[in-house]
Amino acid sequence: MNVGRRVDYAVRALSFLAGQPSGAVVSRADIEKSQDVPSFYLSKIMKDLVAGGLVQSHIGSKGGFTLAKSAGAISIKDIYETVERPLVLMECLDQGSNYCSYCAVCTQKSVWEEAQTVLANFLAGVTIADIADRQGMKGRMAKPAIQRAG
Amino acid sequence: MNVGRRVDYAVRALSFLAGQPSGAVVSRADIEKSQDVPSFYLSKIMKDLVAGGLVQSHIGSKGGFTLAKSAGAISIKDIYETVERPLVLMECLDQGSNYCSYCAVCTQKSVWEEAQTVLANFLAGVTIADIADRQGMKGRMAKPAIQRAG
DNA sequence: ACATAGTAGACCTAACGAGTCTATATTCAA
DNA sequence: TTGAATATAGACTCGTTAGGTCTACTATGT
Repeated sequence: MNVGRRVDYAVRALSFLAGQPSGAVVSRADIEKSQDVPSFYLSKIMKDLVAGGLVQSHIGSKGGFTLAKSAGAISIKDIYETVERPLVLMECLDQGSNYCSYCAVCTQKSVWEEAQTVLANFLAGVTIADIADRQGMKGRMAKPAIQRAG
Repeated sequence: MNVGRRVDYAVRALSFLAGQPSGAVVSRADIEKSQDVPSFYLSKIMKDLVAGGLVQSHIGSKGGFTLAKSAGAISIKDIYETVERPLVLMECLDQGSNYCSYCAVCTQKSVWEEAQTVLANFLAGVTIADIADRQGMKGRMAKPAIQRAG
């Protein structure tokens, strides 16, 4: 029931990318340094992010990463599911009778189903843009209105 | 971000106890059998439930367990926190700078905080009574009209 | 050509979840 | 008083996962 470092790091990386000038390519190592992520660890996470279509990679010298879509189109739920797993609160919601033979008559299943929906809806409503905006504000001592390619 | 078997088993056990005639004492083995919980596994869970004040134990021959409070006063959140851990979505919400040195200026912290609140509120609003009622209804092939505390 | 990236994957370790079992203390009832 | 039945406490195993580290390989800009 808790969110691990992978998601934390992914959110940081994405927010950092969102805060770059439009078109700027940032390397793995730069993100790691600026966001205090252990060396090399981001390589696996970025791979997932690329595979999930949230980030675009640029191989080769002067390569690195950019966002593959606008920050406002990347929700926390997207990120979680991309770098971790589908947002499922209890396995039975995914695996049904494979997980528990009483699935058909289970009386708590719907509780978890609803809880999951509530959580997923919330997380789907928060985007990297929301987080990056706040980051910008804190960073520059609150100059509002950050523009970004969208 | 998912809920393990302990919570599942605890909910089953509690619902089962809630469905007993008032005052009936049920043994660990009986609960395990009726609820399809692996032998002996419940002993540790019930211990937590007793320690948490959700269940009352009766040692000795003809001993067993009864609910320590009314089913309507036992929420899913209570159960989760009793048999697993405090409901915390991200460690930084609990450990602050111990977990992440950027805690003070973190821009995603509040997102998890809100998500956690949303989830906790929902889970605090569902009780064993809600689940046991439905169980009874299913058992008795009864009427639609599911009630839930909201 | 070559330095500089990402890509893919191996590898390690500690912790955790799930499950099993046993020794002990306690209590009921014959 | 004795013995069976019960919770309690904790040891123990085993497989999986999270978190982290590193290296060989491939692609590419200059």
